Amino acid sequence: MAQGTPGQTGQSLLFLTDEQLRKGIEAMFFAYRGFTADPDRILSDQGYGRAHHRAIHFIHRSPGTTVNNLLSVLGVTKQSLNRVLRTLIEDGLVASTVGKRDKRERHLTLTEDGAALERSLSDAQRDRMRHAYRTAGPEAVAGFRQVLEAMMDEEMRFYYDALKDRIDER
Amino acid sequence: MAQGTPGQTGQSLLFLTDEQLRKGIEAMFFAYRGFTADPDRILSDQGYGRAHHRAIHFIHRSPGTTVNNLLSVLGVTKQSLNRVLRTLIEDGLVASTVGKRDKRERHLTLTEDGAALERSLSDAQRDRMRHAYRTAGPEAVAGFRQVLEAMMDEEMRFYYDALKDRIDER
DNA sequence: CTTGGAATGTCAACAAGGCTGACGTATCTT
DNA sequence: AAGATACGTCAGCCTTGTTGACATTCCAAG
Repeated sequence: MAQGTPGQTGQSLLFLTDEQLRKGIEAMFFAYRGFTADPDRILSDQGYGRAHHRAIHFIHRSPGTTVNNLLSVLGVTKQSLNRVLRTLIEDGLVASTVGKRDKRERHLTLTEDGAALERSLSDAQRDRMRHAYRTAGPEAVAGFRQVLEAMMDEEMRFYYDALKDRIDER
Repeated sequence: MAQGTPGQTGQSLLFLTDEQLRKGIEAMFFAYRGFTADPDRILSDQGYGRAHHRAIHFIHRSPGTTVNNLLSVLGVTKQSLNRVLRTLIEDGLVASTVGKRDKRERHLTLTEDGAALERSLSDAQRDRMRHAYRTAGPEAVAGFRQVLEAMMDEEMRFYYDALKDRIDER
């Protein structure tokens, strides 16, 4: 496994075999499946899907966010998002309020019920993440985050870094 | 960042805040998007989708695998897989040969053309993975893999560990 | 003030790719 | 001969992505 010129310390593993890379690729594939499995199960019981989960997650993260903001973060078309949003609003999980400053905008927040669903979803997902973190150990966690961050598109790292895009003056 | 009772070395970071976990969750979300972006682009030009990519990947990994094997690895129904497989066979990217020992089975392999497409897809994906690995460094890579492996379902780790399920006696 | 363009959000229709259910056929296995 | 297994296919449904068309609102130039 250890090979290549032993000179450069940090560089010695720049020798990445296709096999190592393939293993990383498959790790992503299988892990992502596990990652989404629990929320998927919870949601399918209620007639929702992964798209609803994503919307709920990011509305929870940034209460009062606008549809356009959400669009950028999720990377889908507004029509696609709208369908999901409409059912969430109809079902009373999300509240949409017309912007005070700019009446074209809609500000999105979770209702009580929406927050409750969000909690059950993120509890499940956090449990799995916590389990993985504890199994792998703290140093592994740091590496995990570093690699994932390096794997994102630049554009997405922007949203990833921006913890909140809350808008306080409606 | 360093906190908790300093006694237990490996245990000191068992204190995982919801914020840390949420950050990990979003890292998975955004990174997976980047991870699939390049192949998606290549494929959409040719009228294929992510489902085709997955089939091609695992046929390449395990040449001669059977339909049933593929079904288990991919975790979809045979009707769903069949739709994808049919177009790949019609387009001459995948070859399906009747099993020698068991004539009910079909053994799947990539044709020349299929292998060429596979190469262009995995080149793109490996480039991104390589970039992430190099940016993050060798220690981060080990951690990355450890966390992902701990995040999989048991059942999936079985397929992940099984490098090949090649069947040599057709 | 008005008017035209830009931003925002909604409605309609279509496609990909999941799913279930039902069946047919060939081929083991007992 | 009978039942189980592997594979393919038809039909129909759902979620979630897409494009196109359109209504509303805002803002800035005339």
